[in-house]
Amino acid sequence: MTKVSIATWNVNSIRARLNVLLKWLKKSKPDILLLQELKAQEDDIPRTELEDLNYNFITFGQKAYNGVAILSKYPVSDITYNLPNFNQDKQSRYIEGFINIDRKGIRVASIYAPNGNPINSEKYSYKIEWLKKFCNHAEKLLEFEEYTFLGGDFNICPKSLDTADENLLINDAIYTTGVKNLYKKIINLGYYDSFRNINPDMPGFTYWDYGQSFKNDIGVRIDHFLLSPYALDKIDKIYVDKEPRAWEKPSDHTPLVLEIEI
DNA sequence: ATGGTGGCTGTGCCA
Repeated sequence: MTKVSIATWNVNSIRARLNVLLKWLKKSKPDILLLQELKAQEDDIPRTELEDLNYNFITFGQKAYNGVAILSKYPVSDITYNLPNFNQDKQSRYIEGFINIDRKGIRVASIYAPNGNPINSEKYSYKIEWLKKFCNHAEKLLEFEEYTFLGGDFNICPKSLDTADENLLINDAIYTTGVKNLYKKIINLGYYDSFRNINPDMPGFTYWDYGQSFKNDIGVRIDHFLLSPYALDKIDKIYVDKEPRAWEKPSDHTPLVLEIEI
């Protein structure tokens, strides 16, 4: 049996967050970290600083916006950039790889779903289209019967427990019926919302807007780890690490951390 | 709480 820690974190710019990211990595030492919102093209991504901590760093950058990556102490193979059924997507929002751990392995994906605001816009219809394609791909992945960890910023607040006040989310694209139904659809394929599965009553916020929101704990749970049934069986612990949200120059998101034994 | 913040960009867009 091998203990493995896997985290997901929307860093809101890998360059602006480099020091915070390095500090958290040195303290928490996750084996795998799924990153979102790099906000940098490939040439502008700081690599050596992270590789010097003995991580493999698989990146899918984009100028100014989006961008996702996988940091892994273990070798990564079978890497996919973009959803395979949406490989013409111009926005870098999905990267998937197989992490080789001893003679076993797990499949992970780092996901940055579109925000989709305002509703009744092209950005909202793109979000719906993107989530539908993600749903179709997630269904395909289940056929492999692997340990699958789909982690990232889904930009979906699934239920009222996942927000400080659902009235703040009226007309927000993270909380529309259509978006929440797509989340349910993914769950109904056979995935588990691992945080909610293990903590049925804890809000588990992962995002607080800049300003006074963190101080007042006006947050939302929009970063998730969706797990295949095999993967769910392997969980030791899952928790939100709120510490780096309180540091200087923080991201507006904070890491969601999984500890497994395979 | 539809911007009071923050990041990247290029004189605005996105979250």
